[in-house]
Order: sequence, then C-alpha cells, then structure tokens
Amino acid sequence: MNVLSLYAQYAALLDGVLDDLVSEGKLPEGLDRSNVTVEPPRDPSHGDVATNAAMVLAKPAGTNPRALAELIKPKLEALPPVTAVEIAGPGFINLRLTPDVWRDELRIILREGEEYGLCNVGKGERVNVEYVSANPTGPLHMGHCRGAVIGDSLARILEAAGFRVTKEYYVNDAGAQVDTLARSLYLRYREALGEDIGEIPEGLYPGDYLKPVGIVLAADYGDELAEMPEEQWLPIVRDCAIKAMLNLIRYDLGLLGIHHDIFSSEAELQRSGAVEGAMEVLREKGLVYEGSLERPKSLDPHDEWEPVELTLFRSTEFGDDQDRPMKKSDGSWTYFGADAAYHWQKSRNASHLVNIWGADHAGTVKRVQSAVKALTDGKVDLDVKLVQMVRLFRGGEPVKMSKRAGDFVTLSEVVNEVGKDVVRFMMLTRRPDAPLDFDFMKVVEASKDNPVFYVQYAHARISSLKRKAADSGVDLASPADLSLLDEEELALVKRAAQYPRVLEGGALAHEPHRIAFYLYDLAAEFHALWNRGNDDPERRFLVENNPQLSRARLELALGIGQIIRSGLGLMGVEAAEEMR
RNA sequence: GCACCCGUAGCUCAGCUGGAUAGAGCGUUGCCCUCCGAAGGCAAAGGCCACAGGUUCGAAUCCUGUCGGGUGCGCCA
Repeated sequence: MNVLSLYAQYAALLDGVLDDLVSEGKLPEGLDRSNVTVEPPRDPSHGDVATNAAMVLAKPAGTNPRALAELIKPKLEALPPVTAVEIAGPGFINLRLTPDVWRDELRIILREGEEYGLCNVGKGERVNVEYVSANPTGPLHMGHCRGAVIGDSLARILEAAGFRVTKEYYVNDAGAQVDTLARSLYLRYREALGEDIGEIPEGLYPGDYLKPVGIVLAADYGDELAEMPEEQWLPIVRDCAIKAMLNLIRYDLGLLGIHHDIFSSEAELQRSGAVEGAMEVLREKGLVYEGSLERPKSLDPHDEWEPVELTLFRSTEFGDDQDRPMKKSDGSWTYFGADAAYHWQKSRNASHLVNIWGADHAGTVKRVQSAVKALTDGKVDLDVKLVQMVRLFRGGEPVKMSKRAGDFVTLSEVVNEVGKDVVRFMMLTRRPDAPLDFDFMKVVEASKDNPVFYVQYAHARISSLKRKAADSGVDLASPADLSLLDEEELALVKRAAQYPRVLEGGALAHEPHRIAFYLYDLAAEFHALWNRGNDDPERRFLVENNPQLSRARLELALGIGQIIRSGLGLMGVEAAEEMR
C-alpha cells in the first residue's frame, strides 16, 4: 500500500528540479513551496500534468512567471516519461507524458487492488468522528439517516487516508426528554398490565415502539412498579427505556452497516465529575464567571424576563455572540456545560474532532468550538458538519408526516423498502449543507438520472464481461498486452487515476460526497466508451476473433471496476455483480 | 435585532480548499437506434456564478458591504 500516487511522484520530481535550480543559484533559497500544486489540468487537451510553480514562485524569486517557467522547462523535458513541456496561459507548465505512463498506472491499479488510492496524509493522527447521537427516545428517522451515512462514510475515508479513527455516539441520557420517555413507557407498562390508558397525553411520546418494551417491563416486574410513587419507579423505568431505545437505534444503524466504536453516556459523564473538571480548567484560565444572561432577542416584548445569576463561560472571547451558561441557577449542568466536558474528554484521545450535526444546531457550533479551543489551548480542532433535512417524496408527491401522531418515516422503513445500498448512496449525492430530496420511486429507477443505478450498472457491465470472457476465447490468466489500448481507452485510465486525489481531498475536507460525484463521472465515461460498441462491434470490449485485444480491453474494464468497487466501499455500498 | 447556512443554465445540483474557455443530470431542439452490449445513443442551444467594492499574476471560490431565501436564538436537549 501507499504507493506514491502519480501526481505525488511528479510533485517530488518537480521538487528536485527546484532544488537543482537553487543549487545552481538560479533560484533563491528558502522559498515557500506550500502553494505549489501538481495536478491534472482541467482541460485534458492541455496535457497530462500541470503545475503552477512558476506563477507561485515568480514573485518571491524576483522574476516573472514565464521567465521562471523557461528555467524549469528544460529540466522537466529531461525526465524520461515526459514527451513535451509547454508553458501556457499566465505561466502554467504543462507536461505531456508518454502513454505508457497510463498503461503502467492501469497495471498499478490492478496490482494494488483495494489498496489503490490509500494514502497517509493522516500520518496516523487520531480523529474522532461523532455522528448520529440522536436522543434515545425512539427509532431513527430519515433526518438521522443522512447524518449517519455521512459520518460513517467519512470515517471510512479518513481511515483510507491514514488517520486513526474513532466512531462515537453521544447518548443524551441526562435531560428532561428521557424522563418524558420514562413516563411514556410507564403508560405502556400499565397498558400491558391490562389497564385502559386511552389517548397518549400531549407531551409524551405516542409511538407504538414503546408497547413491546412495556410488555417486557410488565413481565419482569408484574404490578410492582404500578404500586410505587413516581420518584421510585422513574429511574427504573428510565434505565430500561434508554436501554431498549439504544438497542433499537443500534439495530437501525446495523441495517445501514453502521457500527460505532463507542457509545458515550452524558449521564455517566456528569456522574464522573468530568464536568466539574472541565469547568475548573476554564475557571483557572479566567474564562468562567457568575453573571446573568441578557434578555433573549427572540422573546415577545410583553413576555416577562427575570435576569438570574448563573455560571457562564466567556465564549465571546472566541467569537461567540454571547457568553454561555454552563450551570443553571439550581446548580445542575446545562447541556452545554456537559457538552464542553464531553468534547474535552474526546480531545484527550484525538487531535481532530469532527461532529456531524443537524442544521438546526447551527447556533451552538461556536460555543462548543470555543470550549474546545479554550480547553485544549487550540491544539485540537473541531469541525462541525451541519446536515440539512431530507425531504421525502413518492413519485414527485411529498410524503406526508405528522409528528403529532408519531408517524414519521423511520429509517428502517426506508431501508426495508429500497435497500441499504440505495439509501447510503443517495445520502451522499448532495453536499451536506444543501437539502436533499429523496423520492422512493426515483431512487430505484433504472435510468441515467439515477446515480445509484448508473454507477452500479457500470460495475455490473464490467462483471458481465468477466463472466463472458471465456466465451470469447479470452484467458483471464494470460497477461494482457496493454499497448493495444488506444488514446481513447487510456483517457479512461486517466480518469481512474484521479481516484487517489479524490480520496485524499475528501478526507482532508471532510466531504464524503465527493466520492459519489466522482464515481458518477467515472461511470459516465465508462458507459460512453461501452456505447461505441453498439455502432461498431470492433469497439466492443470483447471483440470476436480477437482474444488479444479483448484481453487488453478487459484489463481496462477490470481496472475501472476496481475503482468503482473501492469508491463504493468508502461509501459503505456493495458493488452490484448484475442488475436485476 | 444577532448568528450561521445558502444564492451557479428554464429546473435540481457539482465545481477538486485561489487556476486556464465555469460542468453534469433533467427539460428544450436536432439527428440516430428499437440492438438483451436491454433498462437508449450522439450532438446543439442555454451563464453579468444575486449585486457592488476589495485582496492578487489570477476570484464562482478569500475579505467587506448590500439585497434575497432558509435555519436558529431562552436556566431546551
């Protein structure tokens, strides 16, 4: 693994050229090369590899881009695989490489297999990715689903890029909502004992999913709990409810192939004294004080507002718009207080924190980032990815949901209807901060505008080639003569060779959706090549009476198939062997 | 009032952390195919990247401001 990617190789070669120029006295020492890039040009007609080195370095070197480019050019021309060097536009240096480079790249793809594209930009640094973290009060719905897939895919990508990743779920089991859950379950428990509980009162969770838990409770405790006053039964019922809900959630996540490394309990965190600890650290830094909040701006003018003294964190020193309470006036912790401690705890075992949150939590990002900065002296960074809503449609019609009646569309319903792979892929077909439309009909449609189908179809076509190879007299075990591949076919290899860059970029930017878009483009290019075979049988991958050519083209197809499989793997999607 | 997110083709969206002539799907238009290598193919038209400044060799991308849309604001979690 960790074969230097093609562009990284040329970056290293360019670095050597620049070193030479320095030692020849043609370039000053100590220039900052961090902005120098070695990339494929956007327009393939510009060549195979492009660098902005001359433009970036000209000014600090006291020269102009074209003059510097002229110095670099002959040294690059001397490199064996380079067939031409052109200076273009404002000072780009474009390299043309011998086509054999791409034939070699195809060999590398097939030799490395699943390991092709893996890299070590993470340098073994630890990243904690916290995602889902839905309140343990019921089954997961489609809103949670999107964050779940994004977080899980990101974790896979980070690992592929050489980070050590912890996948974590924060269980909010300390707030009022779990008491509400307990009271809701208590009703179901009494129902299970034969009592007529009537309508579930406003403010409690009405969903049927608590019924089986009530039955279990009734079986375990008989009518024992019914005799107790609330302060006695509440903790018992609550623990039982949380445990049951977490099992439900874990099951739902399992349907998507998602398994967290750690479930951290907020209640446990509070009991452990970690929140006091965090606040002490902040107090020593002079970042905690007793004070009162301003009247909230969202309050109606006629509403009453009594300022009360409480314990505040100076998040304004870190760019937040107001200081945030850590401790309530009754002495208990606020959600933020515990959250600050929680992030501090996570930062002990990671140098990068990533949170996948619903967009409705946008307002709380700054305060938590402030806390992380303060508690770790800026050594740990926290990136929060905000995920927008999923809008559900069926044949273009919005799916109606009534939260009041508790009939939201659950994750398991969707997965059961369209399948794990479709759900996972679709969740990554949009940038996280853009709302996503999910149409039950459309996502299973067999057409070009359904990206899941289109990518899977490409892989299925490649698999079919493998199955049919023998019929065309192609021996898969024999070596392929890649010199038979023409420019058009090698163009597809170039696209495939982008995969390592896409992976690395997606990891560093924390943007798993890039993989989905890349795979769609790769699949489109593959289909286009395939379709030429419809007009001209000589252009098919498997050409009758030409086993050598067929063998070479099959090698190309297998390489593309490998990239698709690897990319889908990062998305947690299995590649289809055939379409059905 | 404040903060955050967004504003790119008629529609839905990409745009590789600042690169060259801004891309894809749908829709539209034209041609081709009706082949199980099926669940169409090829191509064209379509853009003041909301607007105005700024930074620089270079801006859809970064900064400031304005306009428009969304979300959020509490001793909720």
